[in-house]
Parts: sequence; C-alpha cells; structure tokens
Amino acid sequence: MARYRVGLETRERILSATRRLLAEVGIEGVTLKAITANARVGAGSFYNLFDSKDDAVFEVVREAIEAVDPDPAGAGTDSLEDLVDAFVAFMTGSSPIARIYLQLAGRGLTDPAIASRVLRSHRRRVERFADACRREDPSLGEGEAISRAEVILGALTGLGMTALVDPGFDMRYHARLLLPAAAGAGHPTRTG
Amino acid sequence: MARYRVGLETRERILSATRRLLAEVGIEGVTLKAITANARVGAGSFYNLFDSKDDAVFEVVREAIEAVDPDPAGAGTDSLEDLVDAFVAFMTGSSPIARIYLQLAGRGLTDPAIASRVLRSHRRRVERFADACRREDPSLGEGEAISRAEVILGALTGLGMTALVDPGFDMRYHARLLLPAAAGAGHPTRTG
DNA sequence: TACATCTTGGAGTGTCCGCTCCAGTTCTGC
DNA sequence: GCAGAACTGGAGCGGACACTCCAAGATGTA
Repeated sequence: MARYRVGLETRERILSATRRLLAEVGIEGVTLKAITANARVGAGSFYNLFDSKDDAVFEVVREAIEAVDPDPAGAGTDSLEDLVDAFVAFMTGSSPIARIYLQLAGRGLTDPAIASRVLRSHRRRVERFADACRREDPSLGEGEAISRAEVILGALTGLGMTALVDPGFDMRYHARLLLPAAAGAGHPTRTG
Repeated sequence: MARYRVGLETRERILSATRRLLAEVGIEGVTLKAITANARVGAGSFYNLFDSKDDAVFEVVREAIEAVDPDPAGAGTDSLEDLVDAFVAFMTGSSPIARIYLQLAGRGLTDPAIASRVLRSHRRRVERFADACRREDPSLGEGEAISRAEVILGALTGLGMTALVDPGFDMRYHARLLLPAAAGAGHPTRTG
C-alpha cells in the first residue's frame, strides 16, 4: 500500500510503536489509539498503510519470530540442545514476543483465523526440532523424530508458560530435564 | 449476597448461562449482555448477586476444575498414569473448561490478578503429580519429585495447547511418551 | 398482618473501541 | 514546475462494553 518513501517510513514507525506497546501492555492492551499516539500518526495514516489493527500486530509478531531463529539460513547445524537453549532464552529472555505468542495462541483457541497462523508457525518449529533429533540419532524414523520433537516442544511451551506466570520458576533447569528424557522415549509404552 | 431462595436460584441460573457461554464462545466472547440474556435476568439482578462479570467467570472455572478431579477426597490412590490420562481426558474431552483455562492463563501473562489465581491452581496440581511420582518411586526426594511433576505437567499443558489448536493431533499418544521419559530424568544433565 | 429486607428488570450512563471520511498537504515522475 | 497519486491528521461515527440506578414487586420474619 505504501509506495512513497514517507509512507514506508511511517509504516516502520507504526510497527515500532506496535512492537513497543505489545511488549509493555500485552496483546489486550494494544489499542489503535495507543499505536497512533505512540507513532505520532493519525488514524487515517494508519489505515492508509494497514488494513486493520490486527494486521499490524501480526506483522510485528511475524517479524519477531523470524528474528529469534538461531539458524535462519537453515544450514542444519543446530543441535537439539542448542534449540532447547534457544527456546528457553526466547521464553525467558528480554524479548517479550514469547508472551505475545502465547497470548495469541490462547486467542487461537476460539479464533480460527489466529489458530491457522499459530499452527503454521508451530509446525515449522516441530520440523526444526525433529531434524535435530535425527541428526543426533540417525537411526530414528521420521515419525519417531516428529513425535519426540512434538513432546519436547509441547513441554517447552508449557514450561515457558509457567515461567512467564511465575518469575521464580527456573525454566532452564526444568527444560534440561527434557533432553535425556526425550532421548530415551521412542514408542508409547504402558508402564502400569 | 443472596439470602433468599429466589436469589440463590437466580445465582445458579446465571452460573449455568456463564458456563454454557464459556463453552460456546470462549472467554473473549462472554459478555454481560449474553449472560443476562441467556439466564433471562436483568443486569440489575446480576449485580445484586455478583460483584463483577469476572466474578461469575472465575466461579464457573473454579467449580469446573474441582469437578474434574479424579480423586477429590485426596485419598492418594491415583497413579501417575491415572493422572496423565485424566489430564488428557480433561484436555481432549467434551468439557470445554480446558480451553477456558488456557485462555485464562494467557490473560494471566499480562494481568497479575488472573496470574495469581492461575498459579494457585497450577501449584496444587503440581503437588498432586509429585505425590504420585513419589508413590511410584519412594526413593525420590521431594525436590526431585516436584521437578518431575513440573516437567510432566508443563509438557501436558503444551501438548494440550497443540491438541486444542490442532484437532488432528493425538495427544494421548504423545502424552504417553512422557511417562517413561519422566521416570528416567532426575537431575539436569549436559548431553552435548 | 406488618414491614424490613431482598430481588427484579431494563433504561440509561460513561467510556472505550476500531474504523471512516475528507480536506488539505507532500511527494515523485515526467 | 506541473499533474496526479500518495500521504496526512483528527473529528467524528456507530456500536459494544461493563456497570448504575431505582421504582416496583417478592420474600421471609415476628
């Protein structure tokens, strides 16, 4: 929509403001008024550059998720431990995008449009983890690797949630417990 | 606040309507208007019986969480597998409270009042899982048991989230992977 | 029965929201 | 340096929201 230089600059200013606000007040607190005030821009300018408020929010989240990728080139050099550590850093680090991401996921539970976007991102991440699993243990089948990835990633998400709600929770410690655990589990087993 | 019989009945009708609406439209879609219309009650009656809309929502969630407890008496007879299965059923079963619970947790990420309620419930559940871990392996220390419980529960929460967003996801299968996995992990270990 | 207290409905209040509209301005290609 | 398209701010719209107010009626108590 933006073609002139000034328009593109305004667009960036709006995205910055949105990013800042998401970090400060979470996804529920971000209003159009706050965004435009923060970006020093009129509502008309905003709608000249974005189709809706959510459009800007999604754009910010998308960019932020891309930014934390430890191997954006897809060289396939990251170990499972690297990925887990990166995820922990992502959840507990200074970037607030993890909180936003989980809030979006929560919304996705009743909003199909959001759900599809969240799922797409989740599946990409599962693939990445599965690849690392197979690199670590080449005898693994593809399905097994995906299962392990799903479990580790699910666990990390849940632990991240706990960490975000409970500041005293040591996510790194608990996440590390997953590494040997996941390596030992290949098939669903009855224990009782 | 309610003392007469009619007031108590109205209160129940309001809670029923809230419960029904939470199930149908999720936590974001529940409005006061919808609740009062559904309960066939005026706004004034609502506020005669509840302090706020959230009050009614929390009450419903609280009751629902109590209802799914497989061992409400606290007899200590539930195995880890029982608890995991119960959690899976809770997440994938017909009751919509799991979805609401996760949505509340998401809100808790930026709303401290909600966060404290969510955390309280989470800690109770962790304790229950930890007790089951120690029953399964009495040599376990208290801290170790809590760690295992935290990991299993975190994983279940994350897997539950995936299951709710992705209807094709087999949560039961993946949750079972956690059982032998958790049993083998006691201390954080470096693997790389 | 007498009467204090509780319950009721729903019109109304204040607030906030996302978004539209548009007249005026700035930008860029030619 | 002109034409036309892109950009701008901000008043204002329509509607949703949680919540208040209160007169009238129902209920429980002595």
